[in-house]
Amino acid sequence: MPFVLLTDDPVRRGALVLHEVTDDGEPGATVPVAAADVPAAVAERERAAQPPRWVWDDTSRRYPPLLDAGVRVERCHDLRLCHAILRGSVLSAGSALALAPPGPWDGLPQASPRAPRAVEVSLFDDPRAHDDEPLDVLDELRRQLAAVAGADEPGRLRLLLAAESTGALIAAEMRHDGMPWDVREHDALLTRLLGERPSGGGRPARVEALAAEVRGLLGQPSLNLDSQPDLLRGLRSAGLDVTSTRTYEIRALDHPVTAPLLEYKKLARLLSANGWAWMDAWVHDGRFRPDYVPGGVVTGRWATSGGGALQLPAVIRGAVRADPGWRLVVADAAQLEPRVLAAMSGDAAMAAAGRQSDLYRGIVDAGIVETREQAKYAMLGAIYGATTGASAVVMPQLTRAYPRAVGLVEAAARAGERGEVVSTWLGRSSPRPDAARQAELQAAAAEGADAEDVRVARRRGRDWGRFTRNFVVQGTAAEWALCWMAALRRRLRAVEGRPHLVFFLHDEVMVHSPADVADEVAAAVRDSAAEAGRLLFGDTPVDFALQVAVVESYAEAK
DNA sequence: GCTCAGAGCGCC
DNA sequence: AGGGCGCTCTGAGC
Repeated sequence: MPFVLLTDDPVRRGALVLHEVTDDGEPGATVPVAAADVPAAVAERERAAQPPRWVWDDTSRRYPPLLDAGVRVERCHDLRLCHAILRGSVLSAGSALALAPPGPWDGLPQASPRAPRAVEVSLFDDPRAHDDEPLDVLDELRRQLAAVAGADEPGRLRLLLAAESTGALIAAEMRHDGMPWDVREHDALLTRLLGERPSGGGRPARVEALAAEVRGLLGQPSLNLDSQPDLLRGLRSAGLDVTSTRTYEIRALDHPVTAPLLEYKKLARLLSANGWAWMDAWVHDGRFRPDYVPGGVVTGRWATSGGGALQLPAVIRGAVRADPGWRLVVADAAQLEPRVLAAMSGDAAMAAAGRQSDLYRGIVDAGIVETREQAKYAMLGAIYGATTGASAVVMPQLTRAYPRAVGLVEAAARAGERGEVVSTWLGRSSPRPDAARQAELQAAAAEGADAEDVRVARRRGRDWGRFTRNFVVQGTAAEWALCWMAALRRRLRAVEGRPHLVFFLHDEVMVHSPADVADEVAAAVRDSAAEAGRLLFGDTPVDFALQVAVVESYAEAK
């Protein structure tokens, strides 16, 4: 599959160049294109029997203008994202790319997001071109191809880079299409919970009434409940024994102020985080368009920047509504991280527990623990590194039943405690501990040092071990999810009526689909999950079970 | 006026 | 509990 590079024209400012490159990185024809003609040129090549893999510096800058022009591409190679993976991966550690000193491709942030409905400027205009040297795209592609070819397991890295790049395409497409959002429903919901939207600057009646009630019960009529220091002082001067204003401390109080204060905190948060101001800022023309940041988390999970799309509180999900005649196909992977752990460790017993749709139930049925709650806490403890409480109590049983799975995360934790790097299934590696932490990790292992210092250092070492323990599972789960979504995107192209992805949340996807093909979409979602399992793990006995719902409102799912 | 960190809480 | 995040608010410091 040939590459076509899309780069800025080094001579003509504002123009671009399409540059054909063979699979081996050998340069071919170079075609200059005026910026306005780029979408047509791209679309023409996409119509070929074998569309190219587009290579560009940054999908978040190159792809939105194409989408605005109605052009979609099948595949790409995002040099910025792939560079970050290859720089860090232990699989490509010996490559020239990894060994080079930091260069212009290191530490590149995603292109700055556009405000929703902002005036369009030319996004082909590279801001860096005006001060720094333009990025050498062909040179970087060849370094990356060489790093993959010379890697220990090139197949894993190839899959990871393809999945990461497709994720970048999907992120841009989801922002372009937007999540269907019913502002009338949202407004009704806010009004019901908070009171009428105030016309001026004030706050809705119900929130103000609760604040007044709390102030009255504390006997402090001018207390500012939104100031944590003030609230803490206010509670203490009313004779309440709290050390913070956290919900769980307030809930434990036996005082009439507890109920209204908890309600106030809940509603005040809803108002500030997802109230009318949020709606005005982020929802336009019936669509919520957050800025997704693929690869924004060290483990490979996505982040968001603005809009808070990954933290949509359950209470406002009723505002996510399909268009008339359309449906939302909402699917989430059931107990994804335990299943991923079973697959990557080759733990057949744990895979067997996951044969049914509820893996935790499977652990109970296998007689390992007595209740589903115990099974869940034990699994979370294994993956997150719990050391105390109910989780730690049932860990020994889990370790006996699933030695390979538990052994894998334990090994990752020990490696982290020694300051070593760990990697996901496809080869995304954990960050190296910084110098200060590295020193601590060494101090923890030192003999004859001051006992207190060693104790502190060991505790910090265990903290890092919990991070690396979780990294391998969370990061591999993120890889599975990317492959799932990429497979789904490809299958959706074959369905009539243009069903399209509108939301992704770590282990959950949402497709906006014409009602008459929603069942077909649901089948595609399931087939894609199975495909993702095969892509990563080959012939694994692990089932990647899904919960799939076809609904009109997000609130109906789950 | 701006930036920054911490607290707190939303999500997985 | 325990891992990973982002957002809003406040208050401190410049």
